[in-house]
Amino acid sequence: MPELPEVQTTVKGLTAKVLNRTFVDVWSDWEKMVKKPINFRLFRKEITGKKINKIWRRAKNVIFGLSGGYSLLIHMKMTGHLMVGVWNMKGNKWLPEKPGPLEEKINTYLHFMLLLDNKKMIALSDVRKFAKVELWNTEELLASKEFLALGPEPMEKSFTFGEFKKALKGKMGRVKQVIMDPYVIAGIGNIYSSEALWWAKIHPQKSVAALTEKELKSLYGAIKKVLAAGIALGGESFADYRNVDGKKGQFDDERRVYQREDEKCFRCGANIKRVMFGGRSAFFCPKCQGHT
DNA sequence: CGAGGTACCTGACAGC
DNA sequence: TGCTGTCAGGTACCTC
Repeated sequence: MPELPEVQTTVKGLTAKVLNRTFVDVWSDWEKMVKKPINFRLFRKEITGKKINKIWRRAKNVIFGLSGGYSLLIHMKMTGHLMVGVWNMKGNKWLPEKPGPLEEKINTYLHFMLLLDNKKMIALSDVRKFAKVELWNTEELLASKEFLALGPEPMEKSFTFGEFKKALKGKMGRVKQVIMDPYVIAGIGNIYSSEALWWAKIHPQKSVAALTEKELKSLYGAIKKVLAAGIALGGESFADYRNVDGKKGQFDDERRVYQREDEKCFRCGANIKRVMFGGRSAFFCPKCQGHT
């Protein structure tokens, strides 16, 4: 799934392309991805005619601020990606705005489309159909329990070292799991957590409570560093993620550990290892990332 | 309460 | 070939 840099790249692309447009219709062949309001028919009725005033991100959610005090929230989960294209109503296909070769089989997995008033569309492609779409009253969204409970945004200026320590304070668990929890810090997933821990030279299974002040400082810097690199490079596309033009992000070559099992550590030459815990894989260098 | 497992889906790939 | 098992960028919900 897209993590913070991929979602940020998506928001940037959407802002450039669809700000101030109005929704004229919506299509889906997997209507249950719309969780709010209670059914797709009602969603269709309510979204039609709403204008896009703002597009922003909170944690890994893409949020469209709409006219009439509404907000459209889309979470792309593991394999979703949003793209802007032109209408092709014969078969509900995504077509890029500018014709050209795209290696994708995007349309096989196109399950949701928002049609705009300029003959363009926002298309959601999602192999695993985990993505969710919700239309909220904006005030209710901002006041909702799950929204308020989200952790701080690591790329905000307000996310100081002090705020970072505050977020981790009292947490038990292993450091990788803790920093991936969206209710501790927003936006960090399986790739960027492994990458940040490599830069900080911290073992992913080390207890977060056992981190020294020096390690905390390193980790704080490393999180900002890898997320900034991800944003600068338009995200990573090791698997399904694509930007709004259907193209790949460029972070893949920056990976130091993620999906590099048995390859050499770029720092010390040891073989990168993979361990499973918390239901996820962690990649790390057993030699230079200390101990658990 | 926190930790851990499972559910939601489909596809790619390894091994037999 | 075709089966089975594992894994894949996330998170919500359940049980212990």
